[in-house]
Amino acid sequence: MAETARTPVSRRRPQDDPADPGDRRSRYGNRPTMKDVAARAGVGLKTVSRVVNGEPGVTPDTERRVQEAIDALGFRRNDSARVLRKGRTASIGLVLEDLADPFYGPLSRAVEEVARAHGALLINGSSAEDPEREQELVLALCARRVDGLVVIPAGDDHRYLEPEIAAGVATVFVDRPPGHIDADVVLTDSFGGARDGVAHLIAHGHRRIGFIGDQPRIHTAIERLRGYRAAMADAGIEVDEAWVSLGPTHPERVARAAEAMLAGPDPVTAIFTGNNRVTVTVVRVLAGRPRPVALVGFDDIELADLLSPGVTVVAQDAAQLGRTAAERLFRQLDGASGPPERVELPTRLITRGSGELPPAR
Amino acid sequence: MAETARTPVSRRRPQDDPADPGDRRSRYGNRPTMKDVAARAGVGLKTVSRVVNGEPGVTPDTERRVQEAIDALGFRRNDSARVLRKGRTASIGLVLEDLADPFYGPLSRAVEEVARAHGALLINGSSAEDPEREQELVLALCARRVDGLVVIPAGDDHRYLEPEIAAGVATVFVDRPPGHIDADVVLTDSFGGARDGVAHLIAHGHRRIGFIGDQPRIHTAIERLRGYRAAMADAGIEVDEAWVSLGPTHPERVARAAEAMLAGPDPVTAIFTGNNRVTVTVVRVLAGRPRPVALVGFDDIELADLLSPGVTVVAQDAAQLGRTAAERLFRQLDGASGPPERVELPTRLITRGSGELPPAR
DNA sequence: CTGAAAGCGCTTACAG
DNA sequence: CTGAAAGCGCTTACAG
Repeated sequence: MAETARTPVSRRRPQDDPADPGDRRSRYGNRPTMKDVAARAGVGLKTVSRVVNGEPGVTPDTERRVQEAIDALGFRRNDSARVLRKGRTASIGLVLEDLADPFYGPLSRAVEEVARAHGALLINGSSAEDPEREQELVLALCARRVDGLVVIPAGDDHRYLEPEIAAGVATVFVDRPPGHIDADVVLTDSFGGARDGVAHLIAHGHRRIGFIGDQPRIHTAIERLRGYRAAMADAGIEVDEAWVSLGPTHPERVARAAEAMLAGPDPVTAIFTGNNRVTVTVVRVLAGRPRPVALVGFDDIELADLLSPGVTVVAQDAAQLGRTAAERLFRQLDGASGPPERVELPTRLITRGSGELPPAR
Repeated sequence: MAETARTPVSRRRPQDDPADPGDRRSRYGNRPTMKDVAARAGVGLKTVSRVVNGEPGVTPDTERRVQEAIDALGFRRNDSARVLRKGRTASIGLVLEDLADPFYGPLSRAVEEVARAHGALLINGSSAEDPEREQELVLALCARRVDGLVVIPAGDDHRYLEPEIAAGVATVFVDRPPGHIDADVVLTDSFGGARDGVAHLIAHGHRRIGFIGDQPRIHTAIERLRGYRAAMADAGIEVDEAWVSLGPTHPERVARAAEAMLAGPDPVTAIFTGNNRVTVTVVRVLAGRPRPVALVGFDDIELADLLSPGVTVVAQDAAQLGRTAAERLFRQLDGASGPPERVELPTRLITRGSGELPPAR
């Protein structure tokens, strides 16, 4: 990569070193190696290694000489080589759906903080909700020999991970369970959260309640729909299937679904939305309507309290989800044994007004 | 890491292979290597390498035998070893302020997409606005020998990067320029954006306009303040220093600053906020006040259009920022030469109501 | 306290 | 078309 050194910064490799063997042409833009440091300091390779890694058993004088050579050459240990010998890469992979989705920001950050506390770096990637891309990304991370994986699955068959897990790659799934394999998983109680949210609407007098959720192949979408149906059943309300809509969460589809439920002679008087993206779109749809429609959304959204009415939500703690998963991962790496566990985090109903609107007449 | 293989998944390494030399005890949970594949297929190491990498010059029959051995052993190439030999790691580092900040989500995703198009993985980390942590993270990435770095700097002195850049690590700074070194940088036109936003408030009759921004050691905070002063000067308005407040962007500090400007006999009639976090807090403060106060914020925020009034903003394109930076990075890696460049992306004023309020009497 | 040799799992450069 | 040898930059295991 020497050809990219387009800066005026001068090369650190001194030309005037008589100890310079002169036969090094590494690919790393001529970076000095431990061998170079050893030659310049007049010591063995292992002594340099000791100094670089702060191992004991080096006289202060020798250490000083080595340190001087390190500084003079601008040496920085190649962790990529170190990793090959040591076996652990001190890095973990995080595969999620979309780095740009605000739901995953706090989750990523939480995973990062735990990784940092364990001295590991985070390699991050988006599956874009594409099972093939998920697999491609996960296997690329395995090829890099990450110590562990935190995966928010897009696909529903993770048997491709079996050899990797057997080979020792610690793995924790988050937000959705893996398919066809047994592994640690950290979830939000989607069923319970949705049931509570819908029950809240029923308690405020609603009976014709719509549900708009994500695609049916996504676990959380199904679970939240189950929660919706359970709450309706508990109240003895028969669900008209015209009130239920699952599908992609892009604004056009969601807006169409909402409009459909609100049209006709017998429109819904309330809507339960299955995630943050759906909620945002439905809020927009409802803002353009004269008659108030009650709304409870799964996931909290920024500024929800400042809208009129404020948006009542079933909040999940994305950061806690990430933290819990990452901590389980490092517990696996620290040698914890036992069967895979399933952790379910509770949700929290936050009432702000939209969920407490009475049914329109 | 064999101790973490707690799943019922069976080991892929067959025990019945007579070609098995039996003396391999790798640290990678006994992962098969090319050597193992070669032994099983009865071919040389180089032939395995050819098949794995899709190189030409292998008879279909040999290829088939090798492929069978690969499948039987569950071999996956160790890219970590490959990297050591090849020189390029096909990974880039992205150091930003906070993965959880919604501003950085689209930026990260855009960098990731460009990296993906170039076959590279993304290693991601938050500096938490701490210069030491930024340096620690950047140098850890250099030790891993990432091919390049995209850095949103927290610190103001990046001379520590000189040896790395000289050694060939491609580097692009984003959102804020580096300190004391010359390198590619992609910025938003903070000065122009702020000037336009403040001029918009002046055009709507305001003269007593507050400015609440980030800490003064942050480049964008200073630039936006400069834009504010320029707009005021252009209109012949003398700035009362009580209208200006720079500091940390946590809600308490920002709310206090806003309250102070709005108190007293001669309060400001409009506020210009320096970034998304400041805007969110000021919207909250203003929502609790009887008299309308005009507001223009730097950075767009979700649902801004649904508040009453809608929040007028000076929007920057975070995704475009990330894309531009990553593309420059890969152009460097592809051997582009020339002096470092500074790219400045324009902002866009989006009027939604809050910025068009007249001064309160 | 110090260092030479072997090896991590690949690719490179070369010879058959 | 195929493969043995050397080497990437470190650490490990061992001997002085």
